[in-house]
Amino acid sequence: MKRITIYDVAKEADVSLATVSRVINDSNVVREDTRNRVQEAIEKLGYKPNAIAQGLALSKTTTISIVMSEKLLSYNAKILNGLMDVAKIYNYNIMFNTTSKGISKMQDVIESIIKSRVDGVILFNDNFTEDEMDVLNEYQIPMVVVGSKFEGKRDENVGNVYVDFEKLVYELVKDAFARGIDDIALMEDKLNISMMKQMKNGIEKAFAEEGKEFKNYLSYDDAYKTSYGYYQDYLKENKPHRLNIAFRDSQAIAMMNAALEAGYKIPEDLEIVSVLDSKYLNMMRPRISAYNIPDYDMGAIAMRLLQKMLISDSDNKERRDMEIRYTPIERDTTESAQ
Amino acid sequence: MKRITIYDVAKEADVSLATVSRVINDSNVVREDTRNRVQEAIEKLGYKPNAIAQGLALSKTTTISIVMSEKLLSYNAKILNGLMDVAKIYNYNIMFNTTSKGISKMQDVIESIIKSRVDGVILFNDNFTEDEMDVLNEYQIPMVVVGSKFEGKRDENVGNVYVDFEKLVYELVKDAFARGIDDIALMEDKLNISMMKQMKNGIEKAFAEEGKEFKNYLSYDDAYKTSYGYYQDYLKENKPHRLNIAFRDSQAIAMMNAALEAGYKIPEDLEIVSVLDSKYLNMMRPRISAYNIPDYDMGAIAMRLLQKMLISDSDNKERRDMEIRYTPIERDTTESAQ
DNA sequence: TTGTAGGCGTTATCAA
DNA sequence: TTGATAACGCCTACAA
Repeated sequence: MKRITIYDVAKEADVSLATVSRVINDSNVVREDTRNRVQEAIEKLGYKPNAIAQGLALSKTTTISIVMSEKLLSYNAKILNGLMDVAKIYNYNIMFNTTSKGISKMQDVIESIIKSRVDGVILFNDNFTEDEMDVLNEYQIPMVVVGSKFEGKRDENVGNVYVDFEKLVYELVKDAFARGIDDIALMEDKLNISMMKQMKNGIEKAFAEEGKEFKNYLSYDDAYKTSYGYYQDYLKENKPHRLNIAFRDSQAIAMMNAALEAGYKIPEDLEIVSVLDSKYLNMMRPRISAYNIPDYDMGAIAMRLLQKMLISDSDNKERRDMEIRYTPIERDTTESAQ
Repeated sequence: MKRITIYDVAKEADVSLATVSRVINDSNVVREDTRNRVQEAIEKLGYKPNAIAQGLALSKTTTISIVMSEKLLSYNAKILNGLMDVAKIYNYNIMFNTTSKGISKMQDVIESIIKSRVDGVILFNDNFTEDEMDVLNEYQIPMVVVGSKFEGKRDENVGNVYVDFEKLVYELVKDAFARGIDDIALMEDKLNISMMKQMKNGIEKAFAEEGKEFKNYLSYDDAYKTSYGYYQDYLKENKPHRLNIAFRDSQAIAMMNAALEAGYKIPEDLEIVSVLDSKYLNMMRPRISAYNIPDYDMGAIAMRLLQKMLISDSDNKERRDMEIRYTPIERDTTESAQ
């Protein structure tokens, strides 16, 4: 089946290809009747412009690349939804690049991004090092980092849409202090390195302000296949801390199950809060407290920001950093207002 | 910053662009020393071939499109992982197209797929109608439908990698019969229409073989925002059925919570099984039985199949249908061997 | 309002 | 082994 081109349409409508191109691109210098004639030809032949050729001619692909870690896919589904919906509005195509330990390092992803000449990039945090960022920066390709605060160096063509996890945890801990609780633990999450670091900073800052030192970072090695197994063992040798902070739902659930099975009462003996919320936390019994973070919006905002960066001819440097607010969701595993 | 092209490299290395093209494409008719010279020039200038131009010249983009429903994103994460990993191996770029009710109907997605001239398509089932399939077929673009059995008409350039949900449920029900149980209910899932239909068929077939009729399809309207709310209300007027089948984890969990809270015992009063497994089912107490379905493999196999279809010059028609096996996972919500 | 022709960055076919 | 040169399909001055 021969792919039909702009030439075929031109011949069919008995005009030049320039005219066809004009009607495709809504140039309004085309006379009504010839426009109609061309439209008919297009319909009749079922012609669809070749985006590749357009891309070449315009040096502009109208596609943006989204890169994120494979492991985090299911957690970032809502952000992705926000990104995709807005991308749809602006008619962007989406190239999807995942990074995973063995198979595709960030290096390969960058290579592929450059080669495909995407117009912009959405980068999930926790996916790259500063070096890699530098490489991307060299190519002057607009990007926005989404998820958490990006703290590396950056020039003007990188934006950031983020939740301030440091502040979130800082406030949570301060609040606990106010309630007379300072036996606080933070469980490690190996999938979200930079978030983890920020949260740790938040706690440490809160502790430091009280002249105390934060020591209960629950870090475990890979011998433990699950945080459940780890925390089960942990409880054999230790009593649980009063307030336990986890980043993701499954870790919070793991802690809860282990503690419950070890005979502890929640929230009387220990409180648990997951930073990230998920519908499953609400399905647990007791229901696990968390934070409401508008994931979908975060994605939508990120894509919108990128779009602005793409159209603005790099003159007006508006806000390229947008903080997303969070709100506590009190459920059954915490005792009072967070 | 001027994008550097093959011309720049040619000038730098003092050869013609044809030669540069040859070393890029590993054509082995290039003399060793000129090859080196070109390589150096490439390194020095940081040249990266423009995939768009290549695509135009070759009428081949080396990119495949993955289309799936936004809502199902988090559920399909593992399949996606399988797809992406294998795509990485073959150096395919991935265009990601999501469908969602209001914003992007399948129609738009098809439009975009055609325009971007992708080499192939991976289609998640439950995303399209037969008509839409026809449109895609017209363009002769190789695709594989992944997830469940595709039952529409199809020509030779569409493959199918699937789980036979009809058989799965058929066997499950037969097994229940063998255990003397025939009070069986199936809960509707509005996100997975075609899967639902297949499962219903499976049950009905099993019932028919016993000369019975299946009546307990738990279908609820949109007035209920959650299946939990629905089942809570359901239990106010009805006793639970003996064996309850749900498709996804959250529905199974919802049933369990509602039943437990209504004072029923599991699995003594009612059994629950979720067809799709998830880590959360194992975190529930009691742990909910399900089926192990090798999602990652299914994705990997699908992408591999598509790759085969892409390289085979449509002469050797190997197997284009591959059934993925499932295995029951007995946990605490069912009483005996399924 | 329409058509002509050059250019976008590669690959591939011929010659040399 | 290398170099011209014509595609690939479209866009856009510039002319007509």
